[in-house]
Amino acid sequence: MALQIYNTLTKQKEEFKPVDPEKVKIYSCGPTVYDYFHIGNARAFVVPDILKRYLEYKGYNVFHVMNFTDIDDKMIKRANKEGVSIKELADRFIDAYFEDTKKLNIKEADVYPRATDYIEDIIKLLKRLEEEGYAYEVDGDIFFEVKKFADYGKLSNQNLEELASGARIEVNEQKKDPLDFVLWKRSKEGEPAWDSPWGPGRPGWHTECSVMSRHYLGDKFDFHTGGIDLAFPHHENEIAQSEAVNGEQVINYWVHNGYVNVDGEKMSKSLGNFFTTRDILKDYSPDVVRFFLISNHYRSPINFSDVELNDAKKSLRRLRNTVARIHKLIPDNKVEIDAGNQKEVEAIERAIDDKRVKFEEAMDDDLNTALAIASLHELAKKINIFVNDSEFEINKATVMVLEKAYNTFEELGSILGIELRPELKEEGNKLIPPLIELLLEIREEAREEQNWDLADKIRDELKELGITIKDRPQGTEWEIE
RNA sequence: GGUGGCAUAGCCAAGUUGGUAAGGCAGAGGACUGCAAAUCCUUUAUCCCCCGGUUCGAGUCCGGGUGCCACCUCCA
Repeated sequence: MALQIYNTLTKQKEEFKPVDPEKVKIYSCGPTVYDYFHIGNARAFVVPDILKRYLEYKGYNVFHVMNFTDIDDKMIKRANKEGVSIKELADRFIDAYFEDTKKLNIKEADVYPRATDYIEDIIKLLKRLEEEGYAYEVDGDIFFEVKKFADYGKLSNQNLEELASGARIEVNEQKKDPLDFVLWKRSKEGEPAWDSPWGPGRPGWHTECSVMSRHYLGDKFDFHTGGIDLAFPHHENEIAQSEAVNGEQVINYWVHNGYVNVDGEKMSKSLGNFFTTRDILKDYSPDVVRFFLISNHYRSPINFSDVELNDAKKSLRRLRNTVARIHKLIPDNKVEIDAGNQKEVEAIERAIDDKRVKFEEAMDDDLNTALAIASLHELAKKINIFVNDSEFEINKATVMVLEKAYNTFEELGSILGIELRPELKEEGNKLIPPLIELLLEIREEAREEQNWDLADKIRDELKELGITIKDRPQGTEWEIE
């Protein structure tokens, strides 16, 4: 099966056909590095990560570019406020970006170009646009003349009259048309500036993506990703710039993710209802946050709330429990016992194959991670029932099928970027485990003497310290957190 | 005003080309337990916002409503 992906440009799901089968090229709009990114931004980083992982699973080589916007109004404002240079500000939040995305298990892109490293190329692009009549200069500012680009509006499905009638943009007397957008801004007092044929200034927002994507990915490439709010005007303008000089379509598939909402409304900095990923990670583990982000379809809005985070946490825990259970059942040494009931083993083996197929079909259908996760839950249930059976025993056949299940969970989980295998916990302090064991021994003696007060006191107080006691038929287990 | 999207059980949510409602959370019942916790199993929508239509058959297509969200300004 081939991947079907929804293309904002055509407003329908399309079969993915790479420009170059040897290398799939993806460009993602990255962060403006003036602050920590919020959970809504995080979604825009996780979505291309899932796309990339799934393409790699299907055998493609992927080349992924993500930009850092390190010059714009917000950067200038923030740098001035903090009394640092733009460069210092950018460096700081780029470092933070890598720290946080690493926790979220987001694979690194192949390159992370910064806008300020491409000023010369941007100027070249603008000169060309000017030469070919798409851009005009007014007093040191350069504007793109939207009317000159016939296809303007094709991504967001707007025509110029309708855009103009609903426009809330402030009327700039210098523009020929209110819809024209700025390509180059003349510098004002105290603002960073680069020399250009039109005098000192800085690039407009949309130019960098046209220039940097072309630099790394060429005239024609596969995917461009970003949040749906970027479709207009950012991506629309990017298309106008790129195609005006290129003459034909540059990007085949536009992939836009939905928002993260708060109380049903879009999370945004201006509304002030945002939560930085960094803060959320203080309360929830990164894999839970990631699992939350992929537990709905990527184009649907998702609501950010403690209830939903906790649902995600429990849902993930359920999968992990089963995988850990399988892990414990598989013996370290080779099993010599011959198989007993072959029939049930075969049924499980079939179920593993079926659920993998279901998982792939879900991912093929526009990266339906919600459905893919459901197939993992279904498999987990089958395995639980299988090993719960009183007839279940460890033998060659059952070990083989458990290993297959274990590897399947590991592999499919890694497509989602979720580690399902039990962690090989490295305890901070080597003294802690033996101390807990000691307490448990004392508790066990108390229980034998039916001294429930003491036994429960140990259990309850360990619980207060974050250590959970589980009395299993095989003995007592414990777990930190 | 234009454009895009959404409306499915208490909550979150998937529903491929129409064929008789995935999965998770919570709840209920059960297994396990000294009691718990944790875990596992079972169970939970005569019905998919409303009205009309096409069809042997519609959550799924068509027409008309209602409600919500988003974009058209920086925004992932």
